[in-house]
Amino acid sequence: MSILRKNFFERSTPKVARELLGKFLYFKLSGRTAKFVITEVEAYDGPYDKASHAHRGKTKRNAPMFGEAGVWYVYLVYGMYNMLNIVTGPKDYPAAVLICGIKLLRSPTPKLHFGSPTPDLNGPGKLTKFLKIDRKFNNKKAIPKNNLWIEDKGVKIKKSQIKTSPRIGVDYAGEWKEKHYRFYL
DNA sequence: ACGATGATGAAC
DNA sequence: TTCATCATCGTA
Repeated sequence: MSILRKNFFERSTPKVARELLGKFLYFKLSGRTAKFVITEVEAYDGPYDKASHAHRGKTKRNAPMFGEAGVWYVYLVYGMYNMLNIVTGPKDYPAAVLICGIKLLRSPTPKLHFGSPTPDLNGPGKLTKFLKIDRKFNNKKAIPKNNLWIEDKGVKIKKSQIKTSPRIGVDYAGEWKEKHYRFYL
């Protein structure tokens, strides 16, 4: 058993983000389970990160970021895209990792038509639209019971496979926009 | 380069 | 109660 739990997520956010690459996202739909590999993530780390929702303090929306690690934080941007994040760091330290890219490895049902056999879902808005992940998952633990969780299958990712860059769409974040908090394979 | 589309948070 | 803004994406 290799389900990633609180102890994995309750650490330095950039470290967790980097280590999430090559881990597996599972999504259960009507009894069947789809498996994806995580290919792109972004770290949003702490109260001083100007790109983070937590920068202006705790609000109703960002409250999950201040809670226990290993819990989903899902919110709507631009009126149409749900963003899927996993909460990181200690309780009361607001941080999360945005899941930006995944690749489908196994389809949940033959019936459920995913278009391409192994679609590359590159973009945080695309993957949630594809999976129909919305705020029903907000503030829910990442465990099988909730139909959305992450596993470590022991696949080793070499450092040379990991690229970094500034985060996307946060040009307003001053000096924080330069930080290499985006990690991708 | 821009519009779609609606929740959010700050100001009034 | 109003208003600008927004961790995006598809079309042009």
